[in-house]
Amino acid sequence: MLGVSLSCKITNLNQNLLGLLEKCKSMLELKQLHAVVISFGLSQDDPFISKILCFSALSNSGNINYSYRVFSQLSRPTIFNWNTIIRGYSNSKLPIYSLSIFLKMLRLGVAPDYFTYPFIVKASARLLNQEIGVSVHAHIIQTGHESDRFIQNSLIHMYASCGNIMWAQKVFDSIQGKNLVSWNSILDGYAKCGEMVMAHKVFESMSEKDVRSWSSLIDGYVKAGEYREAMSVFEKMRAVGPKANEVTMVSVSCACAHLGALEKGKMIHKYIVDSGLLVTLVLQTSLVDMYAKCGAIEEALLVFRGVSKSQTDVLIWNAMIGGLATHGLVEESLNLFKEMQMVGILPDEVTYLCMLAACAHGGLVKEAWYFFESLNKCGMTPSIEHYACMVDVLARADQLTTAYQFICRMPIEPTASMLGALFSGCINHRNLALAEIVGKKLIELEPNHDGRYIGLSNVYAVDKRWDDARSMREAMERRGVKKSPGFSFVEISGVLHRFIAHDKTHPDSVETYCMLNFVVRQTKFSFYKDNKEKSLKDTSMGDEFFLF
DNA sequence: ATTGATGAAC
Repeated sequence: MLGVSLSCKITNLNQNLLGLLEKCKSMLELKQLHAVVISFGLSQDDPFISKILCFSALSNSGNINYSYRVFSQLSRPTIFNWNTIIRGYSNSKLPIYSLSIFLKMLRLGVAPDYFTYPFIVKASARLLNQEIGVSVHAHIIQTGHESDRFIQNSLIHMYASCGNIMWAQKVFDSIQGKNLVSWNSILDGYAKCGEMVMAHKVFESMSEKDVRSWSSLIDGYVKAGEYREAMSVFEKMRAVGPKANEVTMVSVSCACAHLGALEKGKMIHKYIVDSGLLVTLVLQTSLVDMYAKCGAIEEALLVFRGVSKSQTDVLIWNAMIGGLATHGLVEESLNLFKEMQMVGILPDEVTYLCMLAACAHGGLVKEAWYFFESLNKCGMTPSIEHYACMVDVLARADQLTTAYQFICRMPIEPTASMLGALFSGCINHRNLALAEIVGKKLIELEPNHDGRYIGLSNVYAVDKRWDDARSMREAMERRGVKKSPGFSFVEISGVLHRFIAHDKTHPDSVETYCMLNFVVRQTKFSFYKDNKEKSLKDTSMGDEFFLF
């Protein structure tokens, strides 16, 4: 009698535990349930452990390392358990672990099944390591799994991710009975590799298209820098395609950001809200960036402040901090950096780059050194961009010799853009001797860059070295370097207007120049007021620029 | 239980 009721209770307990595990939301809850499982002395190989493994390996709020610790306690893990852990790591930050666990599995003589392979192919894709991918592919052929459509589709993605679109196409061609995923994978592959003509061709030849097909095409155009094309595909999608999702909108808002199309961007934002799309952190980040790049820093802040702090990550902070920095809102940018650390988000290399950019705008040399050293202290290696930013800070602050020495002491070769920053510094601060050294080096580095010749020629002109000035322009002509016009874009009421320097073809050209002259005069006026120690003659050098 | 997509700086 007692035995019956006990076993009855245990059955109930089992049922309840399973139910609770199904509903589990966080690692905290999971650990509590795990503790119950252990304290009741339930068998290791029971269904609870599998559930615990699944949640901690696969859930968004899971913890793959916890999962692995549980897994490693199992005396006889099932193929399902192996697959769970391999799948978990393939989605993690360390997909290489999928492969080491896979190898361990092989060593122990456990045979992988057709569920295992898509996960390890995905892991190789995420590692962007074709060599590993090829070995995995070879193993798939050896074990006779090469006609599995799931595996083939993941192989297309793997080869395309590694930049080998030819092999991706080969796998695609070999598939008997291609499905939508196969088509989307090859389409996305071409888009990823920047082959938009092919991507478009694939897209057109598809009999069935879903939101991913459209999104891949749009994103491909965005990644290829063809933002207008991306926008027009999106318009077409709205007219004749499926409903866009949050992934589509990330690409579309990115296109708006690069076009500086604020009105369109606002419409996109409205569309997102109106259509009740899931507003993910990724989407919020791209909206912050879009508003910042379109000059609407207040709107960017509004989106940013709408995200609850506990939901944020380093990317959205970087987008906001970087946006403030490029708007010259240096103080705000520094404050946000402090706030970010108070919230407990660790800055990364990009954060420091944003901070250095802020310092460059604010002329904050001391702070820049502080950030540059923090970067090293936190165990990060400064990249070429960090060095370039530092040079920019020093050059703008008239610490030209320090900047020059900084470049000489760098452990890496200076880039042309870095020397370019120093060069502009030399010109702006009238260090003509250093300008000449740097300018010559720049022409050596980039013999086809028109601006370098013109810049150096202008330097000589200021120094009244007319012969040298002329010889620069002659050298430029001799080498067939063409002066390429720079474009400016202005968006008014959703219409994009393009301008070239000295352009008089626009219908509102007269009014535009009128306004421009007014702005230039105002700027100069306030500049002279701030720089009384500098002579008017000196600062008028800007006028001589680009008259060439 | 499986495959295909998205965000930050230059």
